[in-house]
Amino acid sequence: MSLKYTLLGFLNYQPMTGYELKQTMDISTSNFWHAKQSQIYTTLKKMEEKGLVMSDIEEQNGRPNRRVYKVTESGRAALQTWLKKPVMELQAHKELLLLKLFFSADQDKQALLTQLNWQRDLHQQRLAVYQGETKAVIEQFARMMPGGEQNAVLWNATRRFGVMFAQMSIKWLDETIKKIED
Amino acid sequence: MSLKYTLLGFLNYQPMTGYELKQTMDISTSNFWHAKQSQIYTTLKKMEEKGLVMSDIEEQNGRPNRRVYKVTESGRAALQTWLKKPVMELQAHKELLLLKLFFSADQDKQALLTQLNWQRDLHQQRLAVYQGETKAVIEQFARMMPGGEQNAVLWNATRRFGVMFAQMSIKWLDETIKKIED
DNA sequence: CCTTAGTATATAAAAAATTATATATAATCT
DNA sequence: AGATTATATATAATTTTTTATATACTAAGG
Repeated sequence: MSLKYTLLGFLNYQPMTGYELKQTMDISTSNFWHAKQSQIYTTLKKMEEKGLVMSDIEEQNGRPNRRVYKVTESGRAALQTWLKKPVMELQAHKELLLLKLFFSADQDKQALLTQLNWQRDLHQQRLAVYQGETKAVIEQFARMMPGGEQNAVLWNATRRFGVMFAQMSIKWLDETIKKIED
Repeated sequence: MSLKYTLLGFLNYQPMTGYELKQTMDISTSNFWHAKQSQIYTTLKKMEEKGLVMSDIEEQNGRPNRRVYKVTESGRAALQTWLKKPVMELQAHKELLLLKLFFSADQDKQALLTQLNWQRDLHQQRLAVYQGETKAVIEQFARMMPGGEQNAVLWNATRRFGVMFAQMSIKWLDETIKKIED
């Protein structure tokens, strides 16, 4: 259950609403940790019950009120404990494309190739997004979540992983397309 | 919900028990699709209710009886429909290591490096497994799930993805370790 | 001016996945 | 000889995640 800690991690920088947490995840961790709006809301509620976070309601005119969450001392401690616990196993992954491929021996070759080319485009687009982001979004995010040099190194590393994964995927798709074509 | 189709895919080759399906997944799709024993059993049960599979009980002496599942015509049709539906989006991933790294600005540098090196070893070990497998396990699996040349190309592609992912991860870890060391 | 997208909130229901158990024999290790 | 691991089954409880809704204002586009 890592979403809990993700939320604690962000709230440790500054108090936020569920909505803001969703936006923040979408522009930062979504490549390696994502969640739906609804999951964030229900998780925050459970976290408040357990005393990891506290919320204050900010009255709004016209809009539904904002429920702003902040981390408690207990939450901060839980976050530290989690951060200190090393990851000792490889992460398991799910790759729908590979799963289908695995069972596609009798399928139409051309349909398969179209699909693989489509996936290649998607990875290419993602690469372009990484490049486009480099200035505007990153600096905006850095202002929202300050942390100095230390953070820059780690954040860049997670972005770099995204870039390398996309590049690797494109290379694999090119190889695979060629092999299927023969 | 792809586990359903994974099980149909395997049962399309030959009837099997939940236990055998788990073993088969572990030596074939586990790098891109995995499931726990319990999930396989409960999914099979639901699939039988929906008429996608049927089961016969084989009496055992001493052991609990074997419930052998086979795919029905309806199940075969569902599998084909699923296989024909192309994957149009990129797969979302979860990477616990990256998530922790992202929030680890204030953490002990040395502990972080130890963890990254540990992960490097795990990927290296997985690479070795891929190499070690090349003869014995693969041929055994090919006998269990026959399918000729067509299958060889696609199965090798999924294995190749595993190899390339491990290599990429090692490269990324080496880079990241170096950057953190400075 | 009307429609669509965006902001800002959520809740309910269903499905998927994990963790914890349970039983009982056979085989292997110490 | 005793303990552990593997084989061969599962079920129950819990947690996590997704899908489907719902409300209501604001801003922008056609």
